Amino acid sequence: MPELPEVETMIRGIRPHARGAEIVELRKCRCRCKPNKVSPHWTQLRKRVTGTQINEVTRLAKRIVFELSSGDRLVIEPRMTGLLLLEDAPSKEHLRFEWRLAGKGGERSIWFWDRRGLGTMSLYDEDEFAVAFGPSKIGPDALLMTFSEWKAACARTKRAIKVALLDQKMVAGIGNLYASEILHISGIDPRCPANELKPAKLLRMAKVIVDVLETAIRYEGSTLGDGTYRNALNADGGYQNQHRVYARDGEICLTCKKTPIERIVQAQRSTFFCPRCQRPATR
DNA sequence: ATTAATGTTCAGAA
DNA sequence: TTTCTGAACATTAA
Repeated sequence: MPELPEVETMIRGIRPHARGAEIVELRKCRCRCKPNKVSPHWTQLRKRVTGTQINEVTRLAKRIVFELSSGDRLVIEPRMTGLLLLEDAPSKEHLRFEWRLAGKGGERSIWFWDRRGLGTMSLYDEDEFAVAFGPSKIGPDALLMTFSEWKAACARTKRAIKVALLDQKMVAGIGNLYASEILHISGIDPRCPANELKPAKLLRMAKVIVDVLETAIRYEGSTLGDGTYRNALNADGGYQNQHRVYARDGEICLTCKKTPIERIVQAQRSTFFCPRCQRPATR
């Protein structure tokens, strides 16, 4: 599910081993699944990547970026079930790619594991990268967004605030799980039109966004029931134990201790909220 | 045995 | 222009 905290956890785990290392080989693991989407074509991508150094590993919203010594950037999009790992893996059969690296500490591999196979890998030169992820394509990172950017973005749309939160052009990095958590802690009804939220609510929400995501990073992300998400060492995250509404429908709200959490569907995705604690627009 | 649901993104239609 | 729908894929629960 990698959302911002999970991807941040991945790059923190990978970085010390990848930074400064040379990509000796990039190979496809042999698994029976349909191959992940790669661009440009595999042979070309592999050729351009092999022999370069990884200067830095960074996070771009929910994507991982390898900044290469060639100036190219290799962008990995985990989508629903993708993971970067240093060792092990939840299962052998969904290993997709291996980078064999040579660094100061000797040889080491990084693996891309992806059960559903919706993840992608793309290589961009500097110009292509700037175009693909320019401001018209992706909004400010959720951890760096200013309040005025947030206020302006909300004023611009009448979509439900939950749906708007998932729009990566509004704010980049928040996904379905953290959207529900953020709205609960902010005390906002997920169905409320974004442009009807009063400035005080928006300010509160802007603070909660950063607070929830930073806290989740400290816990190394959320590992859900199916155990798909793991950190770089194939261990569980811990933030799932802090969830107040996500996947808790039918259970009593932890905040008011009275009302059961409800599940509704918005934009074909589940939203979880407490109808008592999360009220519409007011104030 | 079907069907619906699962963390994301994007093309194409309304 | 903005917003909505469905598809990409594999697996599990109902």
